[in-house]
Amino acid sequence: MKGNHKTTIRDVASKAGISVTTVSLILNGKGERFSEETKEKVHKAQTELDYYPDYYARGLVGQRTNSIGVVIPDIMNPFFASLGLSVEQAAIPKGYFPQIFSVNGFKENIDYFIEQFASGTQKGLILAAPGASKEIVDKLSTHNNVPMVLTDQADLNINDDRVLIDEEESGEKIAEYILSLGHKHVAFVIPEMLTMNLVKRFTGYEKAFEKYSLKIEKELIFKATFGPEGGVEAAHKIVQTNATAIIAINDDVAMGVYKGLNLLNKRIPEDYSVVGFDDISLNKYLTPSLTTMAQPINEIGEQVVRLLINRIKNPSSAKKTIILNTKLKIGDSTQELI
Amino acid sequence: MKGNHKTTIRDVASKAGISVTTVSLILNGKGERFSEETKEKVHKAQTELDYYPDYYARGLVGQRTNSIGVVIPDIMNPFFASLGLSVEQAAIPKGYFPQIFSVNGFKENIDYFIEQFASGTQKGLILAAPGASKEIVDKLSTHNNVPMVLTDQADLNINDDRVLIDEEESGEKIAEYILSLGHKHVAFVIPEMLTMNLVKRFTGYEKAFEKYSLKIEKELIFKATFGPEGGVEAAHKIVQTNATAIIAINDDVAMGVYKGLNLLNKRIPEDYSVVGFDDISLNKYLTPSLTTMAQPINEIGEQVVRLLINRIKNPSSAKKTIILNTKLKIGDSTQELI
DNA sequence: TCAAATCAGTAAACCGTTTTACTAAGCTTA
DNA sequence: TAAGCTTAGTAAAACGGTTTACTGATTTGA
Repeated sequence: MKGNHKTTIRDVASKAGISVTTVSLILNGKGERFSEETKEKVHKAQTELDYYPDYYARGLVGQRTNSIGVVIPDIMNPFFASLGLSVEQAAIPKGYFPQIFSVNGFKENIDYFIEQFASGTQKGLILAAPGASKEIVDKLSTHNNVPMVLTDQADLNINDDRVLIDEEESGEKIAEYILSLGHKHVAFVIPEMLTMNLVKRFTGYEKAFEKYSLKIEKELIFKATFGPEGGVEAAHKIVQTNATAIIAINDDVAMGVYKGLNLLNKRIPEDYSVVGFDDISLNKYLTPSLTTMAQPINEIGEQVVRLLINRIKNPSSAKKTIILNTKLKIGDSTQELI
Repeated sequence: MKGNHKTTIRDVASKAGISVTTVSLILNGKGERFSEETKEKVHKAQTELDYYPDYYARGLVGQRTNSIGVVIPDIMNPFFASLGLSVEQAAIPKGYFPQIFSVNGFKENIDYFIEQFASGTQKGLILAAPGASKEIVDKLSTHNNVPMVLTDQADLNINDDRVLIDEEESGEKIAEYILSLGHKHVAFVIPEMLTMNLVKRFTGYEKAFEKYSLKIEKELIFKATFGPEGGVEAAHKIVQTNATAIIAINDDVAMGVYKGLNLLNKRIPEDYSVVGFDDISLNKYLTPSLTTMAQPINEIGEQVVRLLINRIKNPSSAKKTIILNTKLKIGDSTQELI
């Protein structure tokens, strides 16, 4: 590139002594019909000039970028970071490049995403941000027709492609496990605001209690901020109750519970049995290892991508909901009540 | 949007009974000169048609998108996730939107990034991926003139804007702290391949040992994969040596060391003093709290963004290197050798 | 009072690709 | 040998904005 002039396809064409059309065709692998000699000339000119087609020009005319957006609520939450990674692993081999948008509580972010998506940047959208989703979904589905797949939410009204886990059953199973160990006074650490999927999960917890002819004790429900700091806080309150087990809404929170109990010189599982949800990879590095309900995160990534690509290629096909199985993973953080 | 026709600026213009130029100017906030009435008409037409300017068209002509790329090596590493967040927090208020690209060991990713950046998608680039950087930097700086800021690397040959910490001094200080506690046999957990910044850090370690007239013992250097799994592995080997302290290359690895020692029923700090590097936020939730060298992550984010914006606005200004201070953070994972 | 300046608005060029529809030359084939 | 088909390549029209340079009407100023 000489001076300030950006290298364009025209430069390549003139350097190769050939028309712009031909260059474009060859560079896009649609030039079977051209002679080997011509192709050679084009490729040579391209490398010599180090030419890269302009992203915007190409997007403008071709209407086909290969980037898909992944909206997650918080990049610091290992579950979502890991979901982002699993989407990446599923999408790249199929020729799509995920772009991760972390909302992180930024109002500006949501506006920006909407603008991006509405203005056609992404070929498709994966929404894993339960909070922000409604706004985005409303805005986008009414006007633009961006292909979308939802995950980690359970609002049944939404008629869209979705990859979910059975929240209720999962909640039930893990609570049941705790109860099967003989615990009767179980503390819960849940966020201030329950998103739809969490409401279901909670219903599951309740069902388990019913099975054991028990009731969840209102005064053992602790609302705390999502994330480990909430767990620490909650632990301080829990030790003042008669609880013997703690169900944290996710592993991230459970990690905070660990810390809180440690600070207060309580032992896990001797003093308190603790369970989480998600099975984030960090789990492996906790001591004692955490009993949790494992989400099939890689499979979620795969299915989400599969659904999205299908929707992109086949816009009018029927919407699908895929429910994946969770799995109880028993660690050393739980023990029978003595 | 009726039928399949995408709503364009021309639709808005004709609906408002006004020229395209006027609409564009007004929508871009450059329409002071127009009457309130006209502005009103434009905005009304815009909302009624739910018009969003096409991202590509705009990018093509304006050459000014407001998105900046942030390349990190691994989204699952809390330090980099957190760096991404801090960049976001610094950039958004200034009207820039960071897009995080996690390399995650994907060769395809690097190619894709280069293509993206070379084709002008991003207005600027923040490179925090020591490994991938060289390739990207080489490719981009020779040909395209993408404004770039580097961080988390210390290759002095690169003539670019950089935000660094003094790796050598930081390494020296933390090693010195360990030695000041009386430890003489210190194990190191470092990655297989040392990037430039880590080489410097290691030099710092050595300097501290020299001060104490000691030498780093070769057989106490353990090479392991980056990330917690490496820490676990290393711990298993370390317990078979006479080491009494462990210096992990970062907190992520230190977390693995914790787990490994726990598995082997070793106590921290009674049996082993352990230190890390970075001060990731997860640290707060480890027990015992980790002694580490804190990187000023928020400040790094701020400075990186400041430098980048300056470079974008002022392309020919002199390149700057900013060195930020780290801080020794003493936790409960270290104690005097008895 | 008339030239100059301001005002409100617009036509048209341009950004760098892709793609459609065309052409001219050479080759079949009957 | 002429009509038709390939072959190898191209000209020009999009795509949907932004921006420059212009215009005609009104106001100002001396």
